[in-house]
Amino acid sequence: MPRSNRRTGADGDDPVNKGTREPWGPTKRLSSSIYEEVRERICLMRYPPGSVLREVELAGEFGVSRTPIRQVLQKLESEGFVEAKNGVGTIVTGFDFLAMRDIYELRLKLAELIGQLSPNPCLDSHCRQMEALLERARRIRAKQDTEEFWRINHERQSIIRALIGNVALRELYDRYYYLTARVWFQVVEAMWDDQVDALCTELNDLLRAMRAGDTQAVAYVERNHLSYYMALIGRYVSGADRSVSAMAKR
Amino acid sequence: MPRSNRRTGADGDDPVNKGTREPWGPTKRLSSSIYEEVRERICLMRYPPGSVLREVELAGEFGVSRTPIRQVLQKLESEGFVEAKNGVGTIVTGFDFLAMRDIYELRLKLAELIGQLSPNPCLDSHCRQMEALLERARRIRAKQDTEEFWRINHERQSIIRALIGNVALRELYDRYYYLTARVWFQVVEAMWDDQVDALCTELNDLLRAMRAGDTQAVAYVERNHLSYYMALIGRYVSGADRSVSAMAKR
DNA sequence: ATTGATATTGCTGTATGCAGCTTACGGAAA
DNA sequence: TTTCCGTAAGCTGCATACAGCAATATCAAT
Repeated sequence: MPRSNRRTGADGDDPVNKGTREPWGPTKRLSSSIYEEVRERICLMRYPPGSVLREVELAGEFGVSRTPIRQVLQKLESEGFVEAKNGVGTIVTGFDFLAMRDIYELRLKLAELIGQLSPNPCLDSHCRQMEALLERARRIRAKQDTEEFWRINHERQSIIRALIGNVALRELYDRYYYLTARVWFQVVEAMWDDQVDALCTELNDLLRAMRAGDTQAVAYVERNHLSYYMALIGRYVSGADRSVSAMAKR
Repeated sequence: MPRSNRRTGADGDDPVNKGTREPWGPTKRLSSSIYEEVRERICLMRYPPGSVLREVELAGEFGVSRTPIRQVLQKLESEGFVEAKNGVGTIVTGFDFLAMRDIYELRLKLAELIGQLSPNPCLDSHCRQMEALLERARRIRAKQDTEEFWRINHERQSIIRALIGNVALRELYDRYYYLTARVWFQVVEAMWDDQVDALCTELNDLLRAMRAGDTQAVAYVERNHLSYYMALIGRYVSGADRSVSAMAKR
């Protein structure tokens, strides 16, 4: 009975392979896909801060045992997304506002460094991608498609990442992007129109800088928009509680 | 028989609790101590690049099962110290010189940020610690006590860490310290006297800056010495192979 | 003697059982 | 009605058994 244990769970609605259906190679590290999926759920606030992630539950959903799930959760814990408590569960961290400000301040400086530490040149392909992105961004103003907003931002981040020559800096920039995504995401839902405008402006500025082939300019555009978001979040949060930790739903 | 399984292995020479013997609280996350121990062994080149870390071996040595060991190794892998290959083993990464240069360049910039992102004030206690450190550093010139050198540097790093107000920056600064420690450590063994002199100079400069209560000055001292080390490593490595990956022992 | 396929060994990746910890619920006493 | 305590349930942390993969050794064929 316990043989052929590979994916004995719910195969039909496996959320990892929905749509893409990658070949996965041989056994391409089972947990990495699950990791990205769970991280995205946290960033998109489908798992709001304070909610409990149960290992058996996730294991059943993804059709694997607890072991790869634990791997995922431990990685998420080391990156600061969740916190595992013995006997209780693995709890999605609520973002402390002060910690977020620290991260944003650091991100500002890191953004400046993009143009300083061996930046990669802006290629035409990048420009074309950015153009397509801008087009898509202009189209979502009417209908509040938060998922599409998220995807566009993902790709923007992906393009920027390609311009970062310093490997360490690239990794950092990505990591903090995901770490702060939640806070910013919450703001987006609160003020949709403004955020779409801001996104279009950002993409437009980026496009201009990239067409000029000036990676340093790209870096400063990023810096300035991060600064804008930081101020926005500061104003947004100061009205409500400083900490959104209590936003659990259980 | 399998009951009372808590630490049934080699209790006598448990390398984690040698010396310190912390109370450990209730069951304070078994793997964290093992993590630090293994990381230190990698940094001190007791596990040279290319050497294979076997899970059962480590499990036996620390008196636990493979599960916590795997936890440790996965964390080390995510930080770039090792690389797990299915069917082969977990291999200590050899430091790619280019990657190291990227990290050092980034560290230079991060060091500057120490003084800019809400630095903590230099307290008298810090100065006194630093004085003691300088005293110890002056005493090791005669006998080549590499371990003591390492401990002194650890504590220097610990003091600097306390001056970093930005939580995210503090974490980063620590992480990259350990990540680059190996390269630098190798240089130390090659040119002992010079390195002791450099360390004394660094501690002295730090002490002066701290006595002045100027955290920004501390930051710049750190930056400059990192720059010095970077140039040194560049010169040292350029003579030999650019990559020390092949330095395995199997 | 050399080369090719094959068996064997040892490792990591995964699944699962057990123990301890935490919390919640329910009943008894004040 | 309220408070307190004991018990039960559920979760994570750890141990262990199993399956798959990679490398090496072995043996046969040329």
